[in-house]
Amino acid sequence: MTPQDLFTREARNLGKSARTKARLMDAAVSVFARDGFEAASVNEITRAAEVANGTFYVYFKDKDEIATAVAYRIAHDVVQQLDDAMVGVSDAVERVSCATRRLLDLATSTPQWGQALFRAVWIYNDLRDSVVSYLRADLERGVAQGVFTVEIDDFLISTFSAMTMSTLFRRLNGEAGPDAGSRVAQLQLHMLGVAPDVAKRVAFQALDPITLTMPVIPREMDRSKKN
Amino acid sequence: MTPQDLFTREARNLGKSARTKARLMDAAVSVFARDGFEAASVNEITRAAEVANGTFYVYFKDKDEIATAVAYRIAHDVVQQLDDAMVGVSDAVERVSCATRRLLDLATSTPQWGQALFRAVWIYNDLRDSVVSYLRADLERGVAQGVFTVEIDDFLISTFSAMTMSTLFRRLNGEAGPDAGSRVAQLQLHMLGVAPDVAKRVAFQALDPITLTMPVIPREMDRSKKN
DNA sequence: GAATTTTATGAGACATATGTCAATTAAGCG
DNA sequence: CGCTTAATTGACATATGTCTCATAAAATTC
Repeated sequence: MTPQDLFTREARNLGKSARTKARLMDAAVSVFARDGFEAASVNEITRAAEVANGTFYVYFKDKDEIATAVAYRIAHDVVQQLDDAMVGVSDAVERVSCATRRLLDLATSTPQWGQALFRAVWIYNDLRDSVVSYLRADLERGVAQGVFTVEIDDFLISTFSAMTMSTLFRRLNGEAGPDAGSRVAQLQLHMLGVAPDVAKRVAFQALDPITLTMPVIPREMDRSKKN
Repeated sequence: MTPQDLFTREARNLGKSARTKARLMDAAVSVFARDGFEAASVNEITRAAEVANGTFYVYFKDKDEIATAVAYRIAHDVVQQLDDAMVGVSDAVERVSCATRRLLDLATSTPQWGQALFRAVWIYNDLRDSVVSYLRADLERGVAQGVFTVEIDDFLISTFSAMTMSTLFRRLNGEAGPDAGSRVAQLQLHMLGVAPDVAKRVAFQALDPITLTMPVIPREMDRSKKN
């Protein structure tokens, strides 16, 4: 188990079947990241998870089912982390900038999850909606505060998200450096009608290095005979 | 042959092998559009082209080869059409807005080609570069004219393109209406630092309904015994 | 520690894709 | 038309993938 196997880590102290399921999900994440969703096969996933082919079908009906399970879990966790990182930020301009930058930091720090998230939002529309759910509120707050001068609707939100997602894509492919988050945030603020000097200041201001601990804490204490 | 089979139309008066190759390319375009590139199979393409499986391998080594051939031809034709539609536009703000809007009109008017173009620019980096080659020049011209206030570099160009491409995607999926081109152009101009009133005026001004004739004119006159 | 329940296995039936090639058909030409 | 060359065909060898199921192994219970 590598440190990136977050599902396995989380299920460490759970029953055997939960652990096997978690192994399969971690394996699926890395195979999807490596081969792409379409090209990935159940065989590859079971190979990576070091279980027999038949074991897969005990836990999932088919590739789609595991993909959905993985995608929703990742999206859920990312939204959670993002929420946590944003408590205490009240200014709309800062919130919008912060959300973009945090999302990119988070997804880049665990590239396989970033990949999975990226692919998932293309495929599952409702999932994309849930990831950007916070966004609409922040944008509307900005309009109310008079700092954003554009109309907030689905088109704007989609375009805004596309900017973030394309940056994530380039970041994961090494086509953009660590300042990509700030740069795209700055452009987004321009787009929303924020004055250039304010946009620059906010997008590039230092961000508390909040510990973005993806690994989830196990549910039970470690008082079994195991380990 | 449907009107969308543009390669076949172009090859109408060419030799038999050119026509068969064209049929395969048109078939590939529609199968890629319907099933996606990964899921598409050579069998499906030959079925759609109404030729035997073996015929495919006379003309192309494998699926990648036909995909590349199709992608480059489409990109080439689209760039050509775009160039033609832009002669006489000299103002940088107008050129940038016009390019986005024309590209969207063009790709939406031939959805299968739009799909193919969309997929192709994700996969083939050099192709994407060629499609946006004109863009850099126009952006730099705008900076020289003092109307764009951002630094022009690869990151900006990628982000700009992502906005156009995501709009194309939504347009092809019916998630955005006919004004999507103008709306995204407006947002792009905001992003570049153009004043809101100017951005709105330019992005929404009427565009000459230039006949964007995708079908290419046949090379020879139709004086063979055929037809 | 024997019985029972849970979990895991991998061989195999079936499906579909790729790429080759000898044989067949169509086209071009004097 | 008959001959030659170009184009097309589809069966086949090979590979890979999906999903099931009877059986084995492991865990749990009593």
